[in-house]
Amino acid sequence: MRPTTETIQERFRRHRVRLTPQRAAIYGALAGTTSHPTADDLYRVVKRRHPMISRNTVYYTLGVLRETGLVREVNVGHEGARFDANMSLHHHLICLACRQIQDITDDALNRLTVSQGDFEILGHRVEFHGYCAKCRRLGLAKAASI
Amino acid sequence: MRPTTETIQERFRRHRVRLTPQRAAIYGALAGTTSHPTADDLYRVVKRRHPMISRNTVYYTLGVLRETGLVREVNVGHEGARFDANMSLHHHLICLACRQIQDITDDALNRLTVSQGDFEILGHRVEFHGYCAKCRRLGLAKAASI
DNA sequence: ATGATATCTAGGAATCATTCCTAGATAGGT
DNA sequence: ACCTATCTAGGAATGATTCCTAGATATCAT
Repeated sequence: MRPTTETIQERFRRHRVRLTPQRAAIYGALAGTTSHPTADDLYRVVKRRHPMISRNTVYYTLGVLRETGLVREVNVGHEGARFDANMSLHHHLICLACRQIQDITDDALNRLTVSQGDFEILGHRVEFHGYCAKCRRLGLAKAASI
Repeated sequence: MRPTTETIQERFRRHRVRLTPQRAAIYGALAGTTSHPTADDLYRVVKRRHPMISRNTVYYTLGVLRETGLVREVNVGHEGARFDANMSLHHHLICLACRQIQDITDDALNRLTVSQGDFEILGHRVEFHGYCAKCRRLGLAKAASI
């Protein structure tokens, strides 16, 4: 088992991704939240410590991290891409009102399959949608769909 | 059971959507394919019989049809929206190489649930990804992810 | 440590899908 | 046939993302 104390340095080296202060900040910000931020959310967070960073660097870095398997993208309809540094197999629960995304860990969902002849299936995603507790309390349970 | 011979006129009337020649053409083109076209795909098809139609009309119409439950959007990553006039409960199989989307009808998938405390779940979507027979034959099974 | 170089960063311009705005046209109820 | 709310076409605007480029820098070989 991999030690849970793996540093960002070690993780980047393992994935053969060049480490820069900007990249550490971007990845660190993403890995430190479960809120599935957009590229622009991350840009605004990282900008606090790296005032000169450009959006381009954030987009480029997220692209590199995605290609090397350090992060993945999550969709909410066709809204801007949202990112997730949690690479373990899991699924999502999306609030139709506030667009919050919650993680779902559920073995039954992870094991889903279908038989589809000559289509080679490599993976799947399940997303549930509805209204979170907060939005229900606030009476927002009537907004758009996905 | 609803007769299978329902006309576009009847269907639009039932959903209280004003029927115009452009709308009939857009909806007809979408209902007549299982290829999950983009708005621009539909624009190009409809333009053959309605040379003056604007993209705006296609986008606006698809928005109206979506809001009234006559069509729905399907996502492939964050690529442009794709549309589906098949409103029956079903899921999708997406080719990572050619981006083809196949429908899956499977009761077990339709019945999926998770218990998530105070989140009110209203629906879910399952998408499988992999490589279709054609792309496997062509050796394209190595392209991007979703 | 040093240097070489492939890769990264910042910034601005460009792109692309989609939405906004508006004036003239039209579907559908009366 | 008429009225009017709604639709259409076209062009401008937007917003997320990508492209381009010159200067900076991480990493590797020495």
